[in-house]
Parts: sequence; C-alpha cells; structure tokens
Amino acid sequence: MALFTSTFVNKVDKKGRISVPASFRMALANQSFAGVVVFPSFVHQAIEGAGYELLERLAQSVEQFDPFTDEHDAFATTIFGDSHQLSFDSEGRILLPEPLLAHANITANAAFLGRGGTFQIWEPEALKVYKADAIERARADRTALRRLPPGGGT
Amino acid sequence: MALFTSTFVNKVDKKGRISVPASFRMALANQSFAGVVVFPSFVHQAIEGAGYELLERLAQSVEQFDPFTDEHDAFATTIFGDSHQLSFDSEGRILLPEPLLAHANITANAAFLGRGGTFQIWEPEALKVYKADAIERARADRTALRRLPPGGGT
DNA sequence: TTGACGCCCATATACACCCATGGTATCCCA
DNA sequence: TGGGATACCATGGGTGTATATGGGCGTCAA
Repeated sequence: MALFTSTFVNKVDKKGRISVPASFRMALANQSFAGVVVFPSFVHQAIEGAGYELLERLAQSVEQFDPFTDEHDAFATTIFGDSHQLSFDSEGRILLPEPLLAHANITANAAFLGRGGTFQIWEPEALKVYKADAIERARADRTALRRLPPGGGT
Repeated sequence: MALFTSTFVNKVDKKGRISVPASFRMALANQSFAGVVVFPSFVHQAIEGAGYELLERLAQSVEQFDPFTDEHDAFATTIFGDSHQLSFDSEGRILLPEPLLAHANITANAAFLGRGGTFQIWEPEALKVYKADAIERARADRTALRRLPPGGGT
C-alpha cells in the first residue's frame, strides 16, 4: 500500500488550479479514477482528501451502521453529499471547488498534509497552528504508539 | 531481521546529500521501498529513521483507532505529516529535507546512530553529549536489561 | 455571447542519474 | 609475514529530466 507522507505547500494560480504533490499522485497511481476525492472536514477548517478507493470503503463501512441512526445519516449526507471527484489535468493539477476553498480559508497557497491512507488540504498558516497543537497532544499520548502490531524493533 | 548497529559520521555535501552507511543500507535491503523513512524525534533534536515497513505498521496501528477520534487525528498528523520517504540515489545517498536538518541542527556533518530496529541522525557534537548522558542512565538502569525475552542464544 | 473548463505549450528550478576520484581495509601471494 | 593488488565505500561534480508554475486557445454549455 502506498501512503501519503510529508507536507507540501503549493500555489493556487489565478485559475484556481493547484498541483497535487508528485508523491501523492504516485500513491494514487493504480486507482481506477485518475484524480482525488475531496470533502470538507467535519472538525477542522480543512479539506479531506483520498483516493476513490477509500470512498468505496467508506461506503461499505457506512452501510454497516444501522441505516437509520444519526451517524449513518450524518456520514452519508456529509461525506457523499459534499464530496467531489477532482480529476488531474495533464500536469497533475486539480481545481478545488469554491465552497471547499471557503471552508478551509484557502486563497493563495495551500498545504497538502499526508496522513497515511488519506491527506488533508489546509491554509498554510492554519496548518501551522494545528500542527503545533497536534504535536502537543501526540507527545502527551505517546504511549499509545507502543500498541504497535508485531514486527521489527523500536 | 537485520539490525542497525554502531555509529557513523558522514559528510553533508553542498547539494545536501549524505551517504547512508553501507551496513544500514544492508539492513534495509529487502524492503519494498529502496530508501529510508525519516521524521523528527519528539523528544530529541535528532532525526528518527527506519525502513518503510515501520510506516506500514504505523498505518495499521493508527487505523485501529476510531478514525475520527482525537488520538487518531494527532498521531496521523504528527507522524505522517512530518515523515519523509527518502530514496537512495545510485550511490546510496539521501537528501535530507531542510526542516529536518534544522530540527537536528545538522550542517556539515551528521552522525548515524544505530538503535537496533531503528536509527537516529544527529549533529555529531549533540550526539556526543547525549551519548554520555545515555551511558549514565544505562548504568543506573542496568537491572532493566535482565528482563530479556526468552529465547536461545543471540 | 460569455464564462468556465479542458487541453496544449513554455519555463525555471530542483532533483535523479551518471561518471570520476581518493582513501581504506581486505585479500592474496610470494 | 610483508607488500602489492583489489574491492568497497564515502565523496565530488556534471547533466538530463521531472515537477511546479504560468499562460494561451479552443470548446462546451448556460
């Protein structure tokens, strides 16, 4: 499995296009859909992104909920209702929809944040703030990382 | 499995490249990704390094969290957002990203410190200080070593 | 008709790949 | 056992290429 890692800050040009980092495109290379799937984050002023395949898995997982619970409702509405399939242009760029740009407060630059199986797109300054906070929380909770599946050292 | 052992001090050339010690490369030889994965240490001014396999295990471990909890959030952000996949060039060198160099205060030289299943990259002088301290702690904590897992020789 | 969007081309820069060198430890053979 | 030959490794630098970015043009649709 290819993973999204690292953080990249790219420019939004005057047409609204932005390059998806090459390593992210690489991670998506063998998907059926040549592009990304994005939807607004529930909790952050950021955009969630993933490959099409993840959306399919989410669909399955949502169906496992009781179809008439609140969760199901919220998930189905938000994730599928507000998610967009953005295909790459010939240079590997995407065109972020206006509502998503507004949700994440993105104007001139946007930061792609790798999160393993998924990624997020942030306004760079907002990401800086959020990252500082995340490091604090991770540091405090570091012991949780010891719950690693078996394998090599550490 | 192959382990990272010993300490090597190598030069950072003017392009920012640095040779990964041959024995470390050997230890990584049968991984799916021909390179290393690095991320800033939470606690030290040093760079943590490992094989791609570690990242895969982390991804699994993170997925075990409920995907929308705070823990998941903080870990995914911190670990994947700050980790970089650095592939070897044909001579076995890597290119350390600027933020990591800054985090570890590395300029002209860098020290690779083997830690078994993982390794660290330090500014050589800082490592000297840390090592002296580590020896102290090891001496004080010596009894902990008796808690060895069962098994024959090695 | 006008605007939005998909496709094409152009460019600078960063980086991956290639080849060259020097030093060192190892091996081999006398 | 000594000395030379050799293989390996860290290091340096040149060059082609991929990537991010910018802009022009045609087409489709409202």
